[in-house]
Amino acid sequence: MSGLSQTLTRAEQRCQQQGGRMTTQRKQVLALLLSQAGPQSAYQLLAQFKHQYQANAQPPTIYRALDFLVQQGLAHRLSSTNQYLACGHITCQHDHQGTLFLLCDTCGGVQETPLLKGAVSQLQQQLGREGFQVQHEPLLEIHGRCASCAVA
Amino acid sequence: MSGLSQTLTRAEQRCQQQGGRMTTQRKQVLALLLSQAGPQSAYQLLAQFKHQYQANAQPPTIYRALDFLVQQGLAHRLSSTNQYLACGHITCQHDHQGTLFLLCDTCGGVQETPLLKGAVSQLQQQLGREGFQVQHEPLLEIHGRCASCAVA
DNA sequence: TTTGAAATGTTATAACATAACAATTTCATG
DNA sequence: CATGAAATTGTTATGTTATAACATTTCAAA
Ligand SMILES: [Zn+2]
Ligand SMILES: [Zn+2]
Ligand SMILES: [Zn+2]
Ligand SMILES: [Zn+2]
Repeated sequence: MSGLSQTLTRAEQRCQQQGGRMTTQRKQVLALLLSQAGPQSAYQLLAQFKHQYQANAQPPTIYRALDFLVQQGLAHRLSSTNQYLACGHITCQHDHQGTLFLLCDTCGGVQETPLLKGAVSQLQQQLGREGFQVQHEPLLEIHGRCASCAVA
Repeated sequence: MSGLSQTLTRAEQRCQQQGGRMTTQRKQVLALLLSQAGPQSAYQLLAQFKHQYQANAQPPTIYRALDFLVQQGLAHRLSSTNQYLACGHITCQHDHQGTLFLLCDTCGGVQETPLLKGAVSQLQQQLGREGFQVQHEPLLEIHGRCASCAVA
């Protein structure tokens, strides 16, 4: 568990490697994502951004920053809930071949885990069977109930 | 490949078995879904519905019908594209344990296939490891390029 | 220091979805 | 058949998510 500033530094390094420019604004949005436990909507982020950084900010400001962060692999978009979160693997190697998001419908939390090799190869088998070519790492979202919520 | 009316009849049977009421309106929306090759947005469906069935229909009409059809397992919602399509397995047994949607980013088409046992069990392993309990069949959406588009 | 690409600011609007309440239909029961 | 509760549909309004379009500023390379 690295601290926030360490993570931001690491994120900046990743951007440089990938030819992305980590501006102040983008870093602020990433910091907002990192400072929250769970995933957030773009408009929730906008509200926080206005409160903490720039009172007159507009939606495009947030959406542009999020698009950039997603492109750089520093954040993810959850399409099943229209939410965004910081990648849970900014400070580790993150060289997996797909990501599995476990979305708890009870508490709203998300667990991000790399897709295990076995699952990847099974899915690849299915894709090959259909002649389907994947361009980006698949992001799979599964809804259910997390371990904490299952206890209660 | 069953005909449209056969499929609608089968859908009606499924509703009865499951305690759902297949009304005229709902059948009309399902017919629209079935008459199209690819997935469609709710507002595209609304436009067609207005044109073919009821000129003054409003969004809730379509969304309610879609909600019903999805509940009954006769249609699916693609959360990554905000689109809807008829289930490709209305006339077959459809007792699979999950569905994989292959979304072609080039032509916009979708291939719906049951998740193979191997993939299901690999995913279950990962879920178990996290103590995560799934409530409904997972619907997985993977983007890429379909076989037809790969040729061109 | 020019200069052009990238980023940001700003206004407006498009696209997706649901809340709330009224009216109607359905259907089991008396 | 009468009738009332539940489900469906009609209708208006609004909430939520996302982007188009164009002006302005920033920034790094030539
Ligand atoms: Zn990640
Ligand atoms: Zn939970
Ligand atoms: Zn299906
Ligand atoms: Zn295609």
